[in-house]
Amino acid sequence: MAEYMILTEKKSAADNFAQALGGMSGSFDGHSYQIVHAQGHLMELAEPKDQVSNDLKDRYSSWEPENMPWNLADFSWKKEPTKGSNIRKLLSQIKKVSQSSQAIVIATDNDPSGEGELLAWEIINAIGWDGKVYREYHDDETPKSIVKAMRNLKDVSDQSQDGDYLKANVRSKWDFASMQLTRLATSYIRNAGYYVKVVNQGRLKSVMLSMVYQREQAIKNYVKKPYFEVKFQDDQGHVYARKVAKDDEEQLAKIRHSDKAMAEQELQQYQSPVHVKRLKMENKRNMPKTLLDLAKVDALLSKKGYSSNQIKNVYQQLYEAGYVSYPRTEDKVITSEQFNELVQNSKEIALLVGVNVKLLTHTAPRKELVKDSATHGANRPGSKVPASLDELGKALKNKNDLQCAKDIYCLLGRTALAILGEDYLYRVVTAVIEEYPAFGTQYNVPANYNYKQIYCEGELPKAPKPLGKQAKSIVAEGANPKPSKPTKAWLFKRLANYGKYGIGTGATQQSTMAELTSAKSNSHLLKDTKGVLSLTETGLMSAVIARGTMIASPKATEQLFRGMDAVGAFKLEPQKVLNSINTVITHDKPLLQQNMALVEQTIGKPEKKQYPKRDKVDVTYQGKPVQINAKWGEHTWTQGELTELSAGNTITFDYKKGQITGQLGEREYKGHKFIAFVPDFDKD
DNA sequence: GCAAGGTC
Repeated sequence: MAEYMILTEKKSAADNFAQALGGMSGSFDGHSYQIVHAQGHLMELAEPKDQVSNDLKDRYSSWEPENMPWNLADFSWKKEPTKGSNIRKLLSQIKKVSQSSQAIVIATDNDPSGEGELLAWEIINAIGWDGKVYREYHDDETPKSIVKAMRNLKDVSDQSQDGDYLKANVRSKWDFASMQLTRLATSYIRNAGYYVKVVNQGRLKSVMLSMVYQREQAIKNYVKKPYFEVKFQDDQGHVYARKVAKDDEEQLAKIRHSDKAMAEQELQQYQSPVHVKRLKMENKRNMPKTLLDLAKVDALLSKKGYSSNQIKNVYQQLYEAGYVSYPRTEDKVITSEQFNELVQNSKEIALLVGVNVKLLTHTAPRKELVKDSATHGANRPGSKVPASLDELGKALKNKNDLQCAKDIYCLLGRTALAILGEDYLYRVVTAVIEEYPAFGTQYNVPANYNYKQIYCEGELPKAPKPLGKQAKSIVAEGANPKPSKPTKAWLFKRLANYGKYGIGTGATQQSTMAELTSAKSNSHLLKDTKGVLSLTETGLMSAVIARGTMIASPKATEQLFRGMDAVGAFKLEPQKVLNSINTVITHDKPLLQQNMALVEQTIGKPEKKQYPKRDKVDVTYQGKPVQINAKWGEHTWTQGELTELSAGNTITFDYKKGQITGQLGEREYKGHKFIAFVPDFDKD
């Protein structure tokens, strides 16, 4: 009979605990122990109909609006093992080990949301344990931290007094109850005659869609408002303007003329040419802040055309093989042990990812990047360094993922090594027009790129020309800026920075993005074109029907999380926080119904469109005769092109203002596969 | 079929 059964969140954590304590079982500080591990959540809430009494099953199976809002008092909040091959086996193993233990130690990940406590208690309740339960709080998974945490156990045997569990538990019920909004939106849209799979709504999904929708609308409604402003330009091209805060409408109105003639009139007030006067030249430095979270990795690699799904899967496989660190970390920094490992491996990694080892001179940890506490540490190369980039292929199920794996490794390698580079040094030059000192300019001159030569997002900053001596007055034309297209990077950043809490963790954002952008998913609501997002038709319906709702507002998460904080501190009953979802449903249901008018306005009436039959021509694809459309857009295939395509060759033809290159390939539309001309810009 | 949160 061991004194403790130590329950970790996942296998890798169990391995680290074993390392720290001297084996998967044994004795530590005079306490005997056995280590077991979960695999994330092993339990999840049962389907709504399986949580209510028999007479209510029909009502809670239904997606029809008349059956909502739900009465949450009808729910038993029963949990079931998650679907997965080895879940039940894991549970019974844990149960068996617990039966030969005197107490359970919760050793799951220690993060402020309480998710670790929740998944531990789900298991403890599922195995029917009612003995002693302790919690340990490790800052990271180094032996030192684990040993220290295991010497400071807290008795949490009464789960109703474990604030971290209570808050995470109410979060999970709240989110579960929010699925009513998906049922409502789906039913309203289907009942109106549109064909859709599911019109998803949720406090993360709805916000993501709403943000993309609003940006698409802003681009559509953008009206260019040109203005004309008097500035000076020197003989080297530097422009001197009056400095006004972006939101100071009054001052802006004074210097920006909507009428060009007015600006030209103002121009007459100034003598020209005039003289340039350099005010100062300051030396400045920036230190590397390059470690990435998963969302950022996704956003950066999207530009190369990889899907969120591919990045998620390939990254996971590299992690399981030890080539990269734990993907779903929330850490933005690393510990000194993790830093030392990076320093030790730095030369090998540098050779692999093409970094000059002479740049890796900053081997003293910077206090902003290397801290005492970081469970997994920020994303970086793993402990195992491959002998070559091709070796990464050994970790992959699908060899077609090799280039993606190499790109992930190189990005992680470069961003991690950059923290071993010296600060970027540059000079800030400030100058004004001597005769009119209100007109000024400022620019940076790189002095030493240092860490930026190891990793730099985008292009290295270039040195502008030196200041000129003389400047002439000009009328410069400008305009209100057009909103840029919604990208993954833009969306992730907005989600992370919203309010006090942000919305979703980096890992959840990334996996939700993978779900929403995957054509195979039931929730294919976003299209991803090299990181640029657009709404699919269902995505557009989902965003439009949710206009003005609470679920599509980031405030829903903010309120929920504020409530969770209060629950964790025993200042608020969990029931009160859970009830707030009723307010959301009651508020949003009539809005969803009203917004159907907007859906019809946006999408058009749900009529079955009659597509004109298209002319077909015969070609050969991989030796088999097939038919393709006789036209591609407005281009009709010539006999020569058809011969080339049939031979499996790539062809190029003029189209509108440019050229199109491509060949025959497989395409899929609404589950139906066929052969068609595939332009190179469309290839996966 | 649905959420969001873990995990592989």
